[in-house]
Amino acid sequence: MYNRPVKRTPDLVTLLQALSDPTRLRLLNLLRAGELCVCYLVAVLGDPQPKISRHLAYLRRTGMVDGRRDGKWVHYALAKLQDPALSRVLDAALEASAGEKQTQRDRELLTRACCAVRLPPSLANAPRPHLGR
Amino acid sequence: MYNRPVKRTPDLVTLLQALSDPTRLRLLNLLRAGELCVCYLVAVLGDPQPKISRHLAYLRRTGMVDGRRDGKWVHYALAKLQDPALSRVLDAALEASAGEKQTQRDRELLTRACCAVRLPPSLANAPRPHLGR
DNA sequence: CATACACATGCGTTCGCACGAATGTATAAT
DNA sequence: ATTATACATTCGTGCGAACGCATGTGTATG
Repeated sequence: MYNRPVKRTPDLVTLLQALSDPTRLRLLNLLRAGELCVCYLVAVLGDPQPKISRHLAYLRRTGMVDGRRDGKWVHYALAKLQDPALSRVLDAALEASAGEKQTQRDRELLTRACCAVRLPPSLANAPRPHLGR
Repeated sequence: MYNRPVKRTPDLVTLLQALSDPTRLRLLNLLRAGELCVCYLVAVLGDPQPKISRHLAYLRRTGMVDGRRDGKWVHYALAKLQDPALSRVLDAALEASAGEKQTQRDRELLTRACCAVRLPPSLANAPRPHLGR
């Protein structure tokens, strides 16, 4: 299912295509903070859940994220790219994205969501993410 | 005409979209060698001239290349991106592209075209490029 | 002015992508 | 077993992007 269906590692054009979508950039940047379950991504981006799921599936197919089932929840994390040249492209893109307002607001929202005493219903029972970075 | 029509500097997504096309990646990588006129780009890529021209126009609109008229010929060169973060993305992408076979063949072809004693008719009268790098 | 050359652009088509809406699937709770 | 929750996938649609082909524009040359 969310275990690598076909594509192990992306080529350059595939990687760049994957990166050239605002939603996917936002998702990847949030995942830089550490492993996150879908419900948090949905909550932070504020987009419909199927939209998020489709973009996560896209990123899975290109080998850029890994999914892990944990009971009802599925956690996503950045995958380590094999090719160091592609890794540098990804890092540069995410670093550039980190300078944008939208991205910063997302990070802010995520931090607040994780530390909040009272969570919104959609997150109330979800396992709290361990923000690594 | 080939003087910046609208867009001065690209944003991240625009830059990534511009990069996520094989033809444009090949063009940009050739331009890393220095300023080139369209006829050389057409000769090396082997694609129809309108196709090359439209991709060059695309890159112009996004502020990634500059065009300069010189008699009948038009020379293109990489533009310097204002935002250093975007510059790093571009560099990383072109560096990754430099590792690919297609790119290396292109560079080889360009070098040979520039040093050849007898040039094909399409290049016979064109000003020889000064390969900087 | 006519012609030739280098390059750009308009037009019509095709194709892939992102989306909303609906539906499917897996797990847990009752 | 039924229901709820969390997430995935399918379907149909609209929109933009890339292409081939034809034509237009700008520049030199006769």
